[in-house]
Amino acid sequence: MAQGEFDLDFFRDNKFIRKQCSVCSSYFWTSDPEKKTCGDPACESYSFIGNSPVKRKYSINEMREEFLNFFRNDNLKHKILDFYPVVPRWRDDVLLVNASIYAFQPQVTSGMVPPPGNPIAMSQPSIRMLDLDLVGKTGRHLTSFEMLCHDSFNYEDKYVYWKNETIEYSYRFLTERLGIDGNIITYKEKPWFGGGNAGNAVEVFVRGLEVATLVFMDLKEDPEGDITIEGTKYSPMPLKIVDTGYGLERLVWLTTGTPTVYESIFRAPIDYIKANSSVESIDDHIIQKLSELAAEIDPYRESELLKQLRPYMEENHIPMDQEFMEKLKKIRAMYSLADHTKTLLLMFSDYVIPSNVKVGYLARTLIRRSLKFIEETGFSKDFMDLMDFQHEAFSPIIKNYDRSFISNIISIEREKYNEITKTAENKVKKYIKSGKLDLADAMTLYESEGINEDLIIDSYRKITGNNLELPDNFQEMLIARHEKKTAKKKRHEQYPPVHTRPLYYDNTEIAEFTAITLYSGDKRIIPNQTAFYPEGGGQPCDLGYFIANGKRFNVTDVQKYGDSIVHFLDGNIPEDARIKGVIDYNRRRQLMIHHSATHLLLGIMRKYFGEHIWQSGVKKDINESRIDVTHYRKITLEDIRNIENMCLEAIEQNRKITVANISWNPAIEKYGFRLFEGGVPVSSKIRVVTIDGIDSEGCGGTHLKSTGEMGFIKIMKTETIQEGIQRIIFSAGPAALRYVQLLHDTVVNEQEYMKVDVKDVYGHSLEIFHENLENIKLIDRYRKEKIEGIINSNHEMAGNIALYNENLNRDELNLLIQGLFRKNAPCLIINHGNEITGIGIDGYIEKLKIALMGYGISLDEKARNKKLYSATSRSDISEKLIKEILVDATV
RNA sequence: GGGCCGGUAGAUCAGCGGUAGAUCGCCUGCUUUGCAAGCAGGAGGGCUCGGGUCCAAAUCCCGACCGGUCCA
Repeated sequence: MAQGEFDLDFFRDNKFIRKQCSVCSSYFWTSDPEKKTCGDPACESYSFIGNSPVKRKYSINEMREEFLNFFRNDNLKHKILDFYPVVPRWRDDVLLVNASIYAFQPQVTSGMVPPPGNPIAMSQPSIRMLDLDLVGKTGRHLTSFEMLCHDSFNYEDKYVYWKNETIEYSYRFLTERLGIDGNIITYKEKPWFGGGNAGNAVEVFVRGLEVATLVFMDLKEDPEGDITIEGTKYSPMPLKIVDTGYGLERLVWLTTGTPTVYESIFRAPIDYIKANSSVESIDDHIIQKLSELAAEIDPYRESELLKQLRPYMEENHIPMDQEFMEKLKKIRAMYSLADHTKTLLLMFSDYVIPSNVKVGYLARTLIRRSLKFIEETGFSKDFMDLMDFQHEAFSPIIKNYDRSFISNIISIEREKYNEITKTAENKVKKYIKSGKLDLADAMTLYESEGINEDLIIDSYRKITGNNLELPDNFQEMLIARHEKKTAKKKRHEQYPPVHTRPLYYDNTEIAEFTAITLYSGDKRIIPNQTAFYPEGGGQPCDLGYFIANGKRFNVTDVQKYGDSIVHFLDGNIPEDARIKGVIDYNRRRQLMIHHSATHLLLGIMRKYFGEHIWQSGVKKDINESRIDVTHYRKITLEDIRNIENMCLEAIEQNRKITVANISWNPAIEKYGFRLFEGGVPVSSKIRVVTIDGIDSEGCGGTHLKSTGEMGFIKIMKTETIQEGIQRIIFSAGPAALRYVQLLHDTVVNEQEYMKVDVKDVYGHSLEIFHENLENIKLIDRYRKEKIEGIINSNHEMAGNIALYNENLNRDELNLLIQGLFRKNAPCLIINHGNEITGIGIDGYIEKLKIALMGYGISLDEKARNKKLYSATSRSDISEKLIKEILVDATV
């Protein structure tokens, strides 16, 4: 980093000097002339535990208010924003909000949409699952935290504030508001990059604890750029963003000086768990020592931590025996339980549904771990009791506490988890060979059956009575097992930057229009305007034709590229041609019906099932359409009926369907993030489609004017496409009628054929089905009896070879062969006079063939192995002849 | 989105090319009887579905469907 990047007035005025850390060689700024290290715990360890530099202790809520009030005040004039959800529905590149800046990516950071205020400050709940297994162990790791931020957006024509002011604000907050001595605050320089952006940054340390990172983002990833950081090229961006992040929990911890961050922020939940479990305390000094050691060991290693703890324990004459390790394990489990349940509350507030994919998987991981920690701590209350308690402690950041939703989810998840625990032993047993369990098999158990390390070890001990050791890096080995997957690249077609005016929005009833071709390529054109709807938002494109020079060209596909709408044809039309377009309006009409019906169905299902219903995919078509929604149970026939009825009610009410173009910030304020259910628009305005009183969504599709035009909605089928996601296949309008007519025809045909009442068709066909099964069984039994009879009756012998001359069908012949197999005596069957099957007569076959050849009979071999010989001939073979030959051969 | 595992009796599973099995549960009888139980007998499956290979498929191959699980 260049020397001058942080050569700021603020540092000069406050007598800060730039130094180089004696341990890590990083540059840092301090006002303490004696200071030698940068403040990073890896360089100087914590010195705030039991020794807080802040006069009073803050709670989470107090600290949040202190920070926001500071930036709200008259001088600083930051707009205080409400926090964003932890599930980022406004973007599809990440699963969870990881930092406050996620709220503004990519729409604001790219410059397309103005920020909701400038400058702004807020406290953003964030979830980081990356260091999940360190939670509870290091004393500082959390899966969720609040990131306090004060951000400014500097445009080319509008300067707000940059480095000098940012650092000054941070300094003033820490010294004026928290009363921290300016001499113990250090600013460490550090380049920053992430999410396609980069810039300079400083990390703020107080007594070995990193309390904030101040990022000055002014670069964007650009293959043509001439600034290179860590091998990636960047170029300056016109929008320069101050992105700060203060760890709320870290600040609180700094003021309390507790042995770990957990006591400081989960005080009440921890007391509650302690009071209702078998967790016993360990001396605070030991916990403090562990936190300090863990801060220095980077990256964290459990064995190293315990090794470094040993001298301290010996000094204080405390045995590090099994009893101590058990106690420590329980305390760590308690910390983790407090952490995980809070994170789950945040997820459930946004209606995350546990599943085996995406964010649902992260939720499931937290639930399973929580259940494990409940066992380990011997926590005696119900899961929901703890959730209630946590909700009380964190109510300011929990928008929705849908207790029945959460309780349903937890009981479903607990059942699955118990199932695994119950069957684990059996599963492990399967893989144990001569008392040993291979490492590879242990991995398979983990990956395929979901049996965790502890459970594998426990089960192994129960089965064999021996101890099993799994390597420390078991998890790493699992990861190494998988090959890196190759990223697929999306190819973009290049077209000249011409603009096509869409006519389908102004008036959805336009079926004919005239236009001029602005561009002409290989069987494709871009006109100046069009009524053809291009594929998008799950709605297929319109079809139809163009007339140019009196000739007709059929439209095969319509796609949107930027502002150009490309029409693919079955012929070539030159540029600058006057053309007439005609769309297949019946098709369009049905697509519009299905599109509006999709919105209606979604709104109704949300009313029926609850707020956890989110759209996760749609596809419209002519005969049927489908919508995928997040739901944790199978949809029953009763659900279907109720939903259909509710839809019909809304259709009969003939509710208005309206479209409005609204700017981002007001739109989000008014409708929330539900707007993005169908995807995130790439434009500065959002086209909001509203079914009055039912549903509002951002949508680029063509819609009906009111619900009455749908006629009715019929759900045809529902299926689980993956855990937590249900697919509903339905039709509406004429397509729905066609479907019902098809069902009607089918049942009526069946009814006429069976000569029963329509309502008895099902029962009757079931009866027939069972009758048929009985008959099959009966025939089978007779067949067996018949074959038994043949086997047990007298038959010709050729030497030691038994001869059978029969007229059997395939099934019977097979039964005979199988029966004779069991007798294990050589035999030969002649079937229908020309098919011979021999069992155990391998040695005589060559002789048999040659002898038959002498009589002008050639064999067509079908199967031949040690056990069985099968062949057919064109002419009849008499039993007598076979017998003669075989007697000859066996002599 | 990718990988792995699985679908056989009401439940848990075995069988992994040659007539569908065990245990628990259920039914009947006996013995015993405070309960748990013991003994004898019995009912209950066409092996998720569809193709293919084979003389022969629950078993091998392919494909659907359903479930489980791990990782992005």
